[in-house]
Amino acid sequence: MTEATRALRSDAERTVRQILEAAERVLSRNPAATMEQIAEEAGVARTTVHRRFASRDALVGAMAAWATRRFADAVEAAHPETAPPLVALYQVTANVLRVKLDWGFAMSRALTADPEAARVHAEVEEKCERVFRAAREAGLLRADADLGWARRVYYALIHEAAQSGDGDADALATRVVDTLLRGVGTAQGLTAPR
Amino acid sequence: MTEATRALRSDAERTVRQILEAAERVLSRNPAATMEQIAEEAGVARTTVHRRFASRDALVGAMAAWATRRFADAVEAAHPETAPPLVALYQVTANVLRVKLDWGFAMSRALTADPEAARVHAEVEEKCERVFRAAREAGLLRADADLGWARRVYYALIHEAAQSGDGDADALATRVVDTLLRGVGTAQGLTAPR
DNA sequence: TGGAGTTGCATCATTGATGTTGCATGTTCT
DNA sequence: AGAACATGCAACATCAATGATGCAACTCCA
Repeated sequence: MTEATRALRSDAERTVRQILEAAERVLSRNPAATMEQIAEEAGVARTTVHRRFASRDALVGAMAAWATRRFADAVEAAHPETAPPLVALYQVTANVLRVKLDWGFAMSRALTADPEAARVHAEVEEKCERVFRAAREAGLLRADADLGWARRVYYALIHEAAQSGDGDADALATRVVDTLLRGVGTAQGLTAPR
Repeated sequence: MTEATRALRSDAERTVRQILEAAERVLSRNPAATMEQIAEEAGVARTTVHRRFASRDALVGAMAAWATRRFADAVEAAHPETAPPLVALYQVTANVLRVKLDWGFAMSRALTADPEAARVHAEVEEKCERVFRAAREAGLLRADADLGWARRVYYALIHEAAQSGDGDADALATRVVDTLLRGVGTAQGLTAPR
């Protein structure tokens, strides 16, 4: 590769990045936004977007792939396999929130029919599953907890925290984990544990 | 009104109902579904849908209006103003779930720029707010609970329960309220209450 | 300076969804 | 049977988004 092509490719990649980020901003507000609006937000012509991404699907696919990679990295950086369950839970939450705050739309579309993305997601899901199992065995979750439901609730709480958007990732993670484990009640006046 | 027109109007309303229900089924699976697909599901021609609803927006608006009415009725039937907070919470949850299981898409679109729907929703939101305040004063929620966050979590749990779809509305409501108040953890190994 | 590569702009073709209309065919009640 | 209305069908018009292309202008580096 010549110096020239390297520099040019760098320019091109910068443009691609700008488009991806613009698309995230626009589509997170309006998932049905047009290519024109995305191009405008990115500060480029619509034709440029089409030169970089063969189709709308290709663009969304690239966004999903990018977000999936950052997502997987965020989970891995928390060392969910080796850290104690509570620590892992907190760190994963904070790291994932950091990604989700910036790539919410892309992550919501990351479950499309892309083989690689599906593989990565399955892998992460597996890790999440293990953390929850470990948490239950460590007595962090109730012994009779439905892990499927717990995971759904966990995802939903992360989603809500990312939407509310007030506070940094660490504060939000604290709130998410606290709510997940303790709820918002005092546990008075309730039926005895099942 | 003549007998004839009454009978005909009854037929027409039956068709309208079929279209609304078909639209809910189709759009809940694919929000971008075409009028053609909706008509097919309803067992009518596409032109018939257009005769009944001037535009796609009008159709979605009618779905939202219908769901909003059922939603408001469901909340009211739980007597949230007079029942004890925990009872109110449970009854409202179960009743709303019953509606949401059938009209999930329509309810998700019920916050559009329709003046009447907006008014009804604001009213319900107000009631929800009051129930949560009463719950906190009754010691059901923690004294330092963030009511805004609690309400978001509550909505999210209802949504998840409706999506998971296993079990009847009562079982799901039990799960939702239990999770909302106690979370899924044992409260061991956590930091002391703030 | 010259070449390689990229972008913006204008333009066009295609496509799929939406919405409309006329007409023949039922259906229901009187 | 006849009136009133609804429906299916076919055809049409419209429209917006998508995607493609040719060309001039620009940037960057050798």
